[in-house]
Amino acid sequence: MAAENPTARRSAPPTIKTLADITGYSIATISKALRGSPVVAPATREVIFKAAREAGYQANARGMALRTGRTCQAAVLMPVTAAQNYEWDGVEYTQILSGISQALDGSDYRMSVHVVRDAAEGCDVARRVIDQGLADGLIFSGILDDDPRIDLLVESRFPFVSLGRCRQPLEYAHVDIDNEWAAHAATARLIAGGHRRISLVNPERRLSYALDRIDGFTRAFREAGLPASHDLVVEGDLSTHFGRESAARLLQSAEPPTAFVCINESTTLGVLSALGSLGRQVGVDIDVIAYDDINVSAYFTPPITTFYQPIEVLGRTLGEFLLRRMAGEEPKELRQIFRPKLIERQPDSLGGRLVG
Amino acid sequence: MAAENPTARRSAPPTIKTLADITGYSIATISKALRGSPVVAPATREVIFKAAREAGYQANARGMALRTGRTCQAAVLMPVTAAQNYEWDGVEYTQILSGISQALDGSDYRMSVHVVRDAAEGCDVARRVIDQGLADGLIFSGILDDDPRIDLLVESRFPFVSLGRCRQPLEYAHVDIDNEWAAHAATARLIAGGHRRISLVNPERRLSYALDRIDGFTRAFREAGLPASHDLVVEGDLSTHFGRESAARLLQSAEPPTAFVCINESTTLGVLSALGSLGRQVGVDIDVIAYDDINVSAYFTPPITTFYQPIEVLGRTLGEFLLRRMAGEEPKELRQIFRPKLIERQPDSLGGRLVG
DNA sequence: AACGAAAATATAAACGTTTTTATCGCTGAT
DNA sequence: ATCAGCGATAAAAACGTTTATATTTTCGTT
Repeated sequence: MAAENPTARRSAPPTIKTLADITGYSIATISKALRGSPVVAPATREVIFKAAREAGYQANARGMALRTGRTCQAAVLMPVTAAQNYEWDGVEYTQILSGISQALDGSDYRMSVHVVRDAAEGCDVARRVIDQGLADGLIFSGILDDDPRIDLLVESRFPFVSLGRCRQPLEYAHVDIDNEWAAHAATARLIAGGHRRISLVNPERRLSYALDRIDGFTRAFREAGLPASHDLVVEGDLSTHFGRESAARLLQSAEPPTAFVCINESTTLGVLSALGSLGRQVGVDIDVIAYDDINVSAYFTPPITTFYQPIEVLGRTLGEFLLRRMAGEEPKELRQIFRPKLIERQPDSLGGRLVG
Repeated sequence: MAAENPTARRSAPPTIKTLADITGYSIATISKALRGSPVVAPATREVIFKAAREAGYQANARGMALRTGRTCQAAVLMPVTAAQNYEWDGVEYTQILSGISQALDGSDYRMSVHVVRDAAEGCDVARRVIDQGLADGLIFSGILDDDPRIDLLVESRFPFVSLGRCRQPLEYAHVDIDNEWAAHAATARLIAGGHRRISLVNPERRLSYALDRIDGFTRAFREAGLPASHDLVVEGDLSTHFGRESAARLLQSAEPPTAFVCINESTTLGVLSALGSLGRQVGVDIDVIAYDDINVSAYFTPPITTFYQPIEVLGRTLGEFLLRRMAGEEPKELRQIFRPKLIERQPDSLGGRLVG
């Protein structure tokens, strides 16, 4: 659509020098005017803006970047698991990127995505981003209990926002889900429904939020005055495969769980698959509560109860926070913990059906 | 880990000028040596490389970009659907990005991701990438039957690779799945199994591969000497919701399908959900063959037959092709059509069970 | 020994900005 | 009348490269 003036459109794109020639002002004045510097006379500014519009001027990012050191890039570290099994992991990252991108939309920042395969690589990339000035800010996730990236970035005063938080008392911008709360709520709901043997399908323990979830899980039992079924906590990568294997193993053990709390939909699908293979039916012989990444649990058969947090919102918040952080705002202000919404799709109560 | 020499590490990063001072050569010689120009004497090159290593020199991308116009960025257009319903769409893009990134890994190209919400925006972004020189190459997908982006990019001779192809006889680099073949194979398998009323759950018709799939679907019926069940072709966004609604509607119609061919796992999940709600069982009253994005159909209950193509491989090929294209290779060489692998998990035969 | 070609290196300009410093013209106070 | 002060603009330098052109060195020929 919107075709430009079709004549002479094949020449080099206009620079501030072009505008200088057109208007008769010097390039310094042009630059100042365009940047909104107060020293240039309002009338002059008018003229220059008009010329810029008419010439279709777009500031050359490279020239700016060279002079100022600003890249107008926001880097995002996107985790992917080792590639041998092409699975469902990381599926939610599309939504995160989409959210970040939405937040960045009005600004003149662009998003560059760096795929990282493990924590060490994440650290390397972060360092490179800082040292080489590849970006003006950084977003990353998969926070470890004691995450070296956070130390590194806090120390070098580089603007960043993390999805998730470490347990160190450091000041940094972050967005997170209230995992302790969610795990507690799910577990408490199942306990209230009569369950005593509850399995927690959890990520690896070095991840900070894995610990949060165990805390919530434990607290629910403690508050009910019951011993927590810690032997039913399984930890691993969050693949569908892991969910299935874990569930299958537990269900065939001597003291099997009567309910599962799953950390994401990938593992949930695996757990449901195991249940299916063993002929168990959700809502009949067993209950499952999931945390819902991408609004898909509603379509499982049967639909299951989930804690739902639209993940794009997290992404958008990450982006907004990063913009504000890059604009100089203090990290203290830039924290938000989301509580996912409970969506009840099953009674999740043991009832009388499975006693003993 | 790998800490640098801890002293004096807080000064400005070394530039070619630093190296010039150290070695005594001029910056021009330094530059040529580092770029591998044959005009510098081998001994000199040695010395300069050594100095560069010791100083921890890293070329400043901004300086290079300004001078050469090369950005060392590969832009990727990532489609996201309108955000009102946070659904499973686009889930496979994580894998594509991962694949592209893998391919780019050795090179000094980085990946910048631009989220686009529809075809028009995709076109705008593409134009901006070209005009503003935001990247040296472009990857995009969601190819329309007559895609303006392809015309634009071919005309401006900008290096790009598309995931999917349009039906115009243009010369451009692309990677695609053999959708005609896959749709044909799935349909033929069901026909061979005795099905006559087969539903094709398809994307919107303006997408090029939607037409390919209809072609394959039609061909299977034609080859069997049967009338194609065109009335059972449904078209829409590929959300889970769409899959469910379509299946529910068709199943309750006067002449319902006995089998579904689904275009991706998102819609498949929706179809299965509808079947579950209506009390139908896959492999018993109905058959479903899917195209498997992310290796998840194995976990459905029951597992269903799919055509599987590891999507990361597509991404890797896209990245490799783009590198070669940016290196000047002709688009003619850079085409690859993948045939997904059939994974049989059900007999998919109507048998005698539903006749009439 | 002198010359010219070839090889190796240096100089300088350029890419498009921003920013520091300089210039100019004006006003108003001395 | 002179000049400090100020507002507006211009000039020039700088960011870190690459590259076209120039210069120096080397070496083989005559």
